[in-house]
This record gives sequence, C-alpha cells and structure tokens, in this order.
Amino acid sequence: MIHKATRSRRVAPSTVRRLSLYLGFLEQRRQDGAATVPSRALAEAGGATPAQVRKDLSFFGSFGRRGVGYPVAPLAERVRAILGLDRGHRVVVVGAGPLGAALAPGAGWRERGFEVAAVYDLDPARIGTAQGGLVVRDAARLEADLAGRPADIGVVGVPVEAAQGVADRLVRAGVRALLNLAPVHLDVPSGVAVTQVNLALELDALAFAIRAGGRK
Amino acid sequence: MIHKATRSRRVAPSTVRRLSLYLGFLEQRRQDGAATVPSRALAEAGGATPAQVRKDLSFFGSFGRRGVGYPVAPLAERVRAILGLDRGHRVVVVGAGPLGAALAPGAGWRERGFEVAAVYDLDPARIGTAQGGLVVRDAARLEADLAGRPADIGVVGVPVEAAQGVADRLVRAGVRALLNLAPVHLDVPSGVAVTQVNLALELDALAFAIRAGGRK
DNA sequence: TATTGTGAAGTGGTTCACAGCT
DNA sequence: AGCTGTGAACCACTTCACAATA
Repeated sequence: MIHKATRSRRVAPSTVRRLSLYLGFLEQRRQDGAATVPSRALAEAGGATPAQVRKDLSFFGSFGRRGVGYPVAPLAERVRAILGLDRGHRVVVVGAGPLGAALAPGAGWRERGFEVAAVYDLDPARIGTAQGGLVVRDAARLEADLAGRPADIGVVGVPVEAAQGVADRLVRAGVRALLNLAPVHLDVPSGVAVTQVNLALELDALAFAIRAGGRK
Repeated sequence: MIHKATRSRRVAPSTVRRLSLYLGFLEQRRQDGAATVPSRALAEAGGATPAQVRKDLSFFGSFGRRGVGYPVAPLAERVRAILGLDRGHRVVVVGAGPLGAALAPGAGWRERGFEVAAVYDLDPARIGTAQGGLVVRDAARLEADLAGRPADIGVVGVPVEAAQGVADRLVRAGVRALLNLAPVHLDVPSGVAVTQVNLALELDALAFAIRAGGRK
C-alpha cells in the first residue's frame, strides 16, 4: 500500500494554526466594516511576517489584489471553508473537570461551527451535575450514545491515568479527531487527528525561557 | 564532558516541549521503582523517536550508559534542572473564567514548582468570590501587589478585547513570562516569553484535519 | 548483544527578493 | 508607487547510520 494520502503538497501544521488566527482577525475587521486588509495587518494578528501570510494564503489560491490587499469578507469566507468550519462539527467532552468546563456549551463554540453535544464523566460525583446547560452523563453510556449519533471530535478531559483509555474508547466509537487536555502523549491510530493542550507543559516551557533568557 | 555553557547553541522549542513530556514519564517510572529506561521508552512517552530523544538529551550532556539506558532518578533531576523547575516560580492569574480556573491553586502546580500566588479579575461580579482557596482580587490592585512581591509568570485569562491590555500591564509590572489563554496573538517586548493555549485554534486545527484527511 | 552519542544527510518550513498587477 | 504571488535560498529540526561502550 503505497498511498501517501493526498497527492497535493501537504499543508504545514503551522500554516493551519496561523489561518485560525487570521480568521479571528478578519472577523474582527469585518465588524469594523473594513473592505480590505494588507498582508502586513494579518501578519501582526498571526504573529507572522507579511511574506509568511502571503505564502500561507497563496497555497490555497490567489485571494488578494496586487497593490490593494485582501478583501476582508470574501477572504474570511474562504479561510473558513479551508479550515472546514463551513460545516458543523459534533463534539463530545469526556471529563467535566476545570479544563473540560472551558469546552462546555455556551462559550461561543457554536458560532464557530462546533456543537458540544454531550459532556461525560467517569466520576460518579460529577455525573448528573449541570455543565453549561447540559447534564453530565455517565461515561459508561459513551458507546451507546455515539452508536446512535456519531461525533466528529472527542475531548479527553480526564486525569492522566484515564486519558489513553478514554481516547481508545472515543476512537473505537468513531470520532475522527481528539482534543487532548491531559498532560500525556496519546497514542492513536493513523487517520485520527490529535491536538494537545497541556498547561503543565506550557508552564514548563515558560520556566525554561525564564531560566535561559535570564541574561539581559 | 566539555559540553556545558561554553557553546550556547539555541535549544529548539520543540526540544523543550518534549523534555517536559519526558519528565512526566520519568516521574511515573520513578514511582514504579524502575532504575533505568531506554530512549525507546522515553520516545513513546514524548511522541518522538529514540534518536530524537538521544539528540534532545545529548544537547545538555551525556546522561545515559551505552548498552543500558538512562538512569531514571538522576535523569529526572537533570531534566528538572534544565527546565528550571528546581526553583519556585510565582504565578499570578488574571481572569477567573473557566480557563483561568484550571490554573487555580490546588491542581498540583505547587508540586511542579509553580506557586499560584493570586487570582485577579476585571469583572466586579467575580471579585471577592473564591477560586481554589484564594479570593479573587480586583485587577486594579495588580500593579500595587506586584510592586511589593513581583511574580515570574502572568496568566492572561481575560476575554480577547482585554487580553493585550492585561498583557501590557503584567509586563510593565515585571513578569518575565506570559501564559496566554485568550484566542489572540499577544505582542510583547523581546525578553518576555509567551506561550499560547488557544482552544478555538486547536478545534480549528482538528476541523481542518478531518476535512483534509477524511479517509478512514 | 544492547543501547547511547553524534556527525552527516535529509526534510520541510521560513525568509528573501523581485516579477507582475493595480 | 503599493502590494501580492512565488521560485529560490536559507535555515532549523529530524532522521540516519554507525562508532563507542557496557
């Protein structure tokens, strides 16, 4: 099996991340009623350089006009489509802890195309409590629920020890992507996407930066 | 071992992030009583390859024994020192929202060397409420408090519109590193470290991955 | 035999610089 | 003149391959 997935050049993960930031900026400018923006402005919003912005966008097509800039509304629509935000995504959250709570419904995910369909927990003390308008369900029901209505994205918000197990269950239940909030690396079959949000790791990185950059 | 600060090539950010994952694994193995671990095991824990692990570690010195592996406890100590976790770090959190709450004291940060000294908020409705054993303080007091006891790390957990302003204030008050929980890029003077935790961006990345690699 | 440490080669993302439109 | 689009140069991180060592 010599299939390398998409024949077309692969998109750099860093490009995708910047597109998300560009989109946030574009929507803000759209509110302001701006008609066009130069790559320089997008660069500032995305923590990149103007050349980087142009490279990122040119990968998907020519959206700007030379001498003018990029049209705000059409570009926002295009970026939204590129990221796949033009269709809705069903999200299930497992783990109603502090981080999981940030993913609870009502935080504005819906406007961006993410529907938080259910929140589960392993801890009996949490099951049945309210979480952003939803009642926390017993994680034991996960498989049965998802068999009826599959989800696209699973959020792993349980403690480290339980994280890999929950990930395995979510993958078996058919989710195609995982957002991992536990401070461990998750092993998943190829074909399932994972992104990590690891607060401990970020703090460690800051501690290192302070240590290393201690000279002035 | 003429390998120390003599030649200060820069450390790759990705190396630092993996070191944090290696450390988590080492501490777990130490609990289990393991004496040594091969690079293969560390690689699995860090989502890397054995060669990558050896490169990462060899950057800082020779900690392993050929034919045997790496001694668990000494390596854990070394990595902790490399990351700068052997000294305490004072952390102040601004924004007692859902994400900020995940940083509240009690989540085990102290064991890793991070002391959450205070939690602030701009919203009068939140000021005075309890957050993980601390009373949420008025963000207006930030400068006065930090003048007395400076903090090393500031957490920006306020809404997007307020994020840059809070970042500026934290930097002016002397923090050397920022953990940004708001979904925007922060502009800070060079010399101040920033790491982003952006849930919206991670979900966008997953949406893109599903769209692009939708094959199963 | 097992596993580390590391120069060398490889890969892929970023920056440059300028041609091409407006 | 101003700004985009893009091949090419550049640079940084990763992987390879093997000598060194237990």
